[in-house]
Amino acid sequence: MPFREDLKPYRLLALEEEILGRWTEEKTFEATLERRKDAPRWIFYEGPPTANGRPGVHHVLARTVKDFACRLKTMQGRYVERRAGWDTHGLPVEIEAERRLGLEGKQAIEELGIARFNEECRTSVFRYLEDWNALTRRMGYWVDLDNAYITCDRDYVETLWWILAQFHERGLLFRGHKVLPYCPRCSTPLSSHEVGQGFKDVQDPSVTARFALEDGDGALLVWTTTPWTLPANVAVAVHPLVDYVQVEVREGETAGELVWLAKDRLSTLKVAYEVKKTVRGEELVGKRYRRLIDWYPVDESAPAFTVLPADFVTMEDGTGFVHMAPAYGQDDYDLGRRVGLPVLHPVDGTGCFRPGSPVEGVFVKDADKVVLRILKEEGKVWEHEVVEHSYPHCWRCDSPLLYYARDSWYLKTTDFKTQMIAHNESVHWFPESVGSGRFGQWLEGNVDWAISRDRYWGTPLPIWICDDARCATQHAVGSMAELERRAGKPVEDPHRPFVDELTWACAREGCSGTMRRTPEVADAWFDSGAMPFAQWHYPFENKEKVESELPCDFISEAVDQTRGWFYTLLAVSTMLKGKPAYRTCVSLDLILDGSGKKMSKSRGDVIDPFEMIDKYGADVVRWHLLVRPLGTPLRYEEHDLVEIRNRFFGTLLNVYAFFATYANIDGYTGDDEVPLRERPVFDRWLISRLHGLFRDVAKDVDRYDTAHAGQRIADFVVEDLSNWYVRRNRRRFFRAELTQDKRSAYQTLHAALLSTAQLAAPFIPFVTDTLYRSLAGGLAGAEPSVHMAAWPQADESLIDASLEEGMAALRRVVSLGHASRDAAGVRVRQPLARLSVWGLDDATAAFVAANQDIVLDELNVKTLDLLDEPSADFALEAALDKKEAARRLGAKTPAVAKALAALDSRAVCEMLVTGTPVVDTEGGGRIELKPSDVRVSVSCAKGWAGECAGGLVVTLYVRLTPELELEGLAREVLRQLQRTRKDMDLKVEDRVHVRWYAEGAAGEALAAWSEWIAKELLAVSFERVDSADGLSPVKIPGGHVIYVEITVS
RNA sequence: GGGCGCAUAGCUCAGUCGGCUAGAGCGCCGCCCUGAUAAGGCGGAGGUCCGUGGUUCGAGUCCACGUGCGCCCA
Repeated sequence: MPFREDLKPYRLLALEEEILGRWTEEKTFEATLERRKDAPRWIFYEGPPTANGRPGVHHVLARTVKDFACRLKTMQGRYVERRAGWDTHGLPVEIEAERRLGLEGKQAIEELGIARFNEECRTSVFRYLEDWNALTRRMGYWVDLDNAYITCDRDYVETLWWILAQFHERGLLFRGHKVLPYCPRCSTPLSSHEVGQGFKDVQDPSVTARFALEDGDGALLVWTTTPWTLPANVAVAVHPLVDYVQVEVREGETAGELVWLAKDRLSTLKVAYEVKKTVRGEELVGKRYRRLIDWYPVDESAPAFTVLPADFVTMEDGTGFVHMAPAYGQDDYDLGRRVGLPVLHPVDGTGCFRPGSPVEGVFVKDADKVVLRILKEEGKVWEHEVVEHSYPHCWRCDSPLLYYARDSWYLKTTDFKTQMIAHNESVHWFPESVGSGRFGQWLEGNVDWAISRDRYWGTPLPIWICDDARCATQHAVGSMAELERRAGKPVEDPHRPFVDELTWACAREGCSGTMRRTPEVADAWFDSGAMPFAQWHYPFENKEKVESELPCDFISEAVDQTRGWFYTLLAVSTMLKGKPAYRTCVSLDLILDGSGKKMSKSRGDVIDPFEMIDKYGADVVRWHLLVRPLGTPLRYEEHDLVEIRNRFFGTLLNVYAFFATYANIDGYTGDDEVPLRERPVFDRWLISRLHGLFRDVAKDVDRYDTAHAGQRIADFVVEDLSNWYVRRNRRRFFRAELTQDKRSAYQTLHAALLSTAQLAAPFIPFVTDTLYRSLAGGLAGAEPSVHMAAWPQADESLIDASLEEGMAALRRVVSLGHASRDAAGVRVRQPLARLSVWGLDDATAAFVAANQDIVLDELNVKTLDLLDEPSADFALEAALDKKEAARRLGAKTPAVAKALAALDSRAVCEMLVTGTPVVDTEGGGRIELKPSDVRVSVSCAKGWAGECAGGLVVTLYVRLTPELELEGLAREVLRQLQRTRKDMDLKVEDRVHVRWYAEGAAGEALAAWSEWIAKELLAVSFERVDSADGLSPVKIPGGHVIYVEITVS
């Protein structure tokens, strides 16, 4: 079966479409699973995206990484079940539905009806499902889309209910308060995302009030920019570790008054004073003060109205005493919860004060003035001014937002903090810093998870509460069946408003209340965090499967999921099962635009992944995303894709095309077997490099270091395989007969291409499968697809370090030879007589000597001299290579460097020859160095050109003889004739007849080298004629012209 | 305001345990090679390694402070 000859770089896109068709037709994905069905499992969790927007490149990144890992593990012999998932609930979905329905705010939603609204959510959440599916398929992400889990499905919701009921039973799900930004006009809390859009600079009153201490020892000065919150004050906070002072006023109306403030804030006092006492903040803790404003009743027993310690107190502004109103600030609220402060909340849902006070019915922002006026009248204001600061406003209606404590359900995650931290330490994070840094630090500051949302489209909290306030019995429903039994009705839809209508009589003795559902829905992060369980309808089904598969082996998402999915997965599994949820987490950084900014629709710099894939192909896009540090942000530049395509994909396919062309001419099939030890050294070298590659890439991918792994593969293909092996061995393929040497070459190149395809298959599944199918197609034991094959494993016995060292030295010689030619200005086509090399150690010298043909041919020289002794044709200078030496030399380094630089050439050579360089330093005595400590540069005698590096000196004798000049001209002629052949579009194997005519040196060269030229041209006849009549002129560089006629044989 | 991270050539980035000739690829310029190549080879121009201070014989690297940027959170 001949090898395909249509795998060309410019056909990449067509080839991808073709192999996609094959995968569908042959059900290749299913086949790879089937092949591994009895293998040990490798568990992968898919983080569910929301399909209510078009997918972007960042989604391609996450999907590429997941696909890479799953394909790799499959090839490495594991069974990797891959179930897709869709996230369906949550505020973003609701906002999109509001927009589509033209609604503004919750009131409008409720007027329309929750049923209609949720119906819109349910349909619009899959609005772009087709795009997602198309992208997934086109980019080659193998995942089971047909059987995807969907977070709003009845079974999924049932598991969520079961989990919540478990938590409720264990006392881990409870009602509390949460301080939220709230728009009083729209009567709704805003998400942090919405708040972020509406910051404005505004002027607000700031007031410093006197809080008189009950013990009569002066007053605390307390500063606030929200005077309206003062009626809700229940405590004052100090920083326990900073100094506070009591000062006596020395001037003005209040002379003699005692006030307290932080020592660091003394500079803000505008009156003359005398410091009376200095104490640490902690010494003030517990002191009681008189209520500033007592308009609303509250439990006044301690710790209310006392001084409390708090770390969040700063010395940036204010007085160092912070007024605590737990209803209106998160810090205040959290502190209050810890120490048991009452929550005083005298404001109603429209932002107006409740009855029973001088500010009754007044909107809070307007109450600032009233509160100030009354405090002034009562002599409680120390100072009053206006400050400008940035304050959040509602993005819809521009009202200033208020921070309100609202009823909220919590999961008691703080009880599991230690356990979550321990679990986190068991996770392999890539990059490591995310786990120990961002995530670890954040877990340390864990607060209870506020899990409820006052919204509509979400998993309804399955908590029913007795509506008789005296009873208020709570009951959590753990299954659909239970709900149906209690309510006596079928559960048609586990969403609002249907479940809201299901009620039953309170079962408590003597209570005549009705059990009604609490109106909130769950945070959508809970939905996805519970996916290990809910995706399999645990525990109603798949009980053992779910338990045995937890924790999974691998997850990967963008780093913005740290506090999202990465956290909720961990929290749910820790609370429910006492286990972590994942063993490995690959956290991906963002994709930025070319100027390093986050892509934004408004700037119009959003990259469309479909466009990129249509233009460059999915493999190129995947390689670009994968072969770079995953944990750093990517600046997306299109020209990077061009480079990848040209350099890596172009080279790989062209090496293949070269192989296929000649293999097909020779009828080589790939099942030949020349034993490795009988193959030429070049072949053994390539095989050694190949296995070294397997070994190194395996180490990289174990750490999910796709950057280094991919770089190694590309370097192998471009440098070792193409630029060295194929370039230097081309002629072996050109020979007419199929000798053992030629068979070795085919076999070696075939093996390298085939296993490179296998190695790279998880990265670039399309082109590698195409290559594999062509290369392996005729072999016994071949798989139908590369993705069913095994991932290559290194055979250490085939790695020959000394052979690789020898070849590396040889390549250094060649490189220095090229540099020497360049320095002398002699083109490579001009043969030269001699190349001298000095400075190789015995082993590499022997290798180079044995393989001198490679050097001679590559550099087009006649003889190679490997010198034992330095020649008089070059001179050396020495310098210290500090990198190695300095660690041993320490402070002597500069003196040694100076001494070394002063050595003459003879001394340098001697030093290198003896192998133990010794220098006399000023003041430092004789110092012994290693050969590798010394760096040498070279200058050459006349007639020679040379370069040196790494202790190696290469010199080239550049004087020409007439014979050499004639040969150079002959090569020039051949080159032009080969070009003519190519211009005629002849096939490489076509035989030709040549008639030629030339005068002068060109004629001489042609005549002298005619046999060789004829052979190279595949000329079956090569006839000199007497005139140029009927022949075409061909220009030869150097001013010559020859005349030829080439005809196909 | 807090946490994490980043800052090196025109661009994208390496730079390990501290070692003054600071690298690679792309782009640019010159030369060379080419019957697999959308390639390749040799060289050149291009650097206040963000700033300041410190540790050290020696700092792109370690420490401190500052500046700018990104992300997350408040």
